[in-house]
Amino acid sequence: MTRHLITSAIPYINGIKHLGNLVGSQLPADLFARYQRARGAEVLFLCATDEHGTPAELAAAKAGKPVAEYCAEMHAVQAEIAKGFALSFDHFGRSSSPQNHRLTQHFAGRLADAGLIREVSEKQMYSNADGRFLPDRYIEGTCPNCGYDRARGDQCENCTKQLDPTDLINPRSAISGSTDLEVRETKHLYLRQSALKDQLDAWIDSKSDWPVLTTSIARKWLHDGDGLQDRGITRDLDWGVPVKKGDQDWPGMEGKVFYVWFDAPIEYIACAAEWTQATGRPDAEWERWWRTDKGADDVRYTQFMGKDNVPFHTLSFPATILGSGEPWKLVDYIKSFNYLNYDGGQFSTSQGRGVFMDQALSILPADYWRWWLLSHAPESSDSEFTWENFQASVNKDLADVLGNFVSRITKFCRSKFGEALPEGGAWGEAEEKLVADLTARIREYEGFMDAIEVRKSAAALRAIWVAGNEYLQSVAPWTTVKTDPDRAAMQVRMGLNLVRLYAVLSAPFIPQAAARMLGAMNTLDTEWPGDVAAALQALPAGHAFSVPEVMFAKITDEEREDWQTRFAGIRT
RNA sequence: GGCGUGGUAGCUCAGUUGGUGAGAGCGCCGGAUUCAUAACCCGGAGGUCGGCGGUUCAAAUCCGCCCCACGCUACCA
Repeated sequence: MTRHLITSAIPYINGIKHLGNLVGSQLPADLFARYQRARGAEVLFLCATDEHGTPAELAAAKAGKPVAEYCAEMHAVQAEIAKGFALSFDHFGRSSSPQNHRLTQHFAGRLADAGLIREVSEKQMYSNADGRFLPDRYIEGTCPNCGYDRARGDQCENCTKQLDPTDLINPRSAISGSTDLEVRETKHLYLRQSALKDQLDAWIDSKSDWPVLTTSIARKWLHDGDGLQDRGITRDLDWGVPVKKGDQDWPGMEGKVFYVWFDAPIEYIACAAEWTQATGRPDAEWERWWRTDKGADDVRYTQFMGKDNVPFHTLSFPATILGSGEPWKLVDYIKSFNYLNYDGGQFSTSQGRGVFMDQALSILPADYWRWWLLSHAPESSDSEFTWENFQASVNKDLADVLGNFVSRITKFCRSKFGEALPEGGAWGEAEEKLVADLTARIREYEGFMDAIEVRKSAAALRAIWVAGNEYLQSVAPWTTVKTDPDRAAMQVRMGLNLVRLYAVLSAPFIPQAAARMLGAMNTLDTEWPGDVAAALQALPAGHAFSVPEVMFAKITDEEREDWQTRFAGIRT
């Protein structure tokens, strides 16, 4: 049996994520995880919150809370929202977990032993008023190039010139506004990625089946300019994993923590350890997913992320793994996504622009969002969310094509035969043709799902729904019933079995609706249709069912206009 | 500036290594139907495949140049 390790890029802790974040990582990862489980594979699907770094500290300060407390609360909030979207994580961990502390320190120790860490002494801006070092972007001042007075220390947003914080005229802290800044000398650890460049390059070259978006970004970083650069993996912060060499102190690194991008991917591993602890399993259970010397050899590991995360997953994290010299599982496939835009602009967490996950759930069931987002996933290029498109797609696909199919067949059966599958009749040409047609379409759907072609999978699934409507239309049981009730009974049985089949096939996309369909069909049989003819006879004559409430209420023009207005501005 | 990704019907997008008259869904128009959430089903109109030039018997598909959009450019994550 295939074993699938699946991770979604871990969302940052400082607030609720928007739909663009969701569609780029957690949602497609969930689609794949649910599909693989449905196919009978053993799946471990992990996600977590990414909790370290300056933005978390600042968000906590703004909320007037200790950072640990803030993160714990936000983790609970994000976990609840994930549940609302029916994201089926086996564990939703935290990068601040003790497991991640230990593993991060362990990896750093191994890398140091391998000679892949070097110490660099550098100058950084220190704010006396804030009592902290400031990352470049948290220093503001006047651009020496264009005179823009809110240029950031890394780049001027007005003229796009790249800057060094010391270039700024009248620099000030973006946090407090204080101008009491000074340049201080500080020591940091750098991961010698450059030493692993050839190894990484060859590894990327071997991944000819990866999305171009993934490999092109990786190659750019490998080959651009002077090639892959070493990367600082420590920071002068309080909140994070204390710098240690394994369980030993690291002289000269007192009071420093690892850089969030060093410890965040390691959380993928630590999260598995959190999972075993949380579920009372022995350590060997997570090691058989992550250690190739302990059973992970036959694991297929797939990562999901937005394109901004690709460099860290294709280069930095693999450098950590390879550099450790230990038999950790490397990723087998990286599925990356472009951005989802919102009504002509970008979704923006910092600017509060767009629809956020909690807001989305407050106006419509998760399945509406899941279906639209997945069927419009930004795979080949950035895509755009508009309320008109959302309304039209959801109404047509979910309400008209799928929901109405369930409605018409269940109601017709109830009115002519009662609430149980009617007896009589035998399959004829139309049914054989339907089976052949569906078999081809289901095999196509499986192919797309296996390849993680999200939009194509959605289109294939939709075509399967349409086939049911075509069948009903062509055999017309409402006509047959007048002259040949046995034949009509057989046609209705077919229609009701289609409802169960659709529930099974659609569950990865719309799990809540699928559960309702199975409930209405009064069955727990979710077996994947290897043999379509058999699957369409799973519910026998005499099997009781019920007519479900409207599966998908349509989005009205009034609602759409209301939401359009309500979400046009900036979230406060 | 450099790099990357896109620019195919009104909209959202498919189009492996160049090869039968350029496709799908939505929208629109028409027809059929009445079981159903004014739903479903059938048919139709609609495109000089961003522009120019080149290679070729043959290019949306390869090459060059240009235009446009978006992204990245390495200590925000």
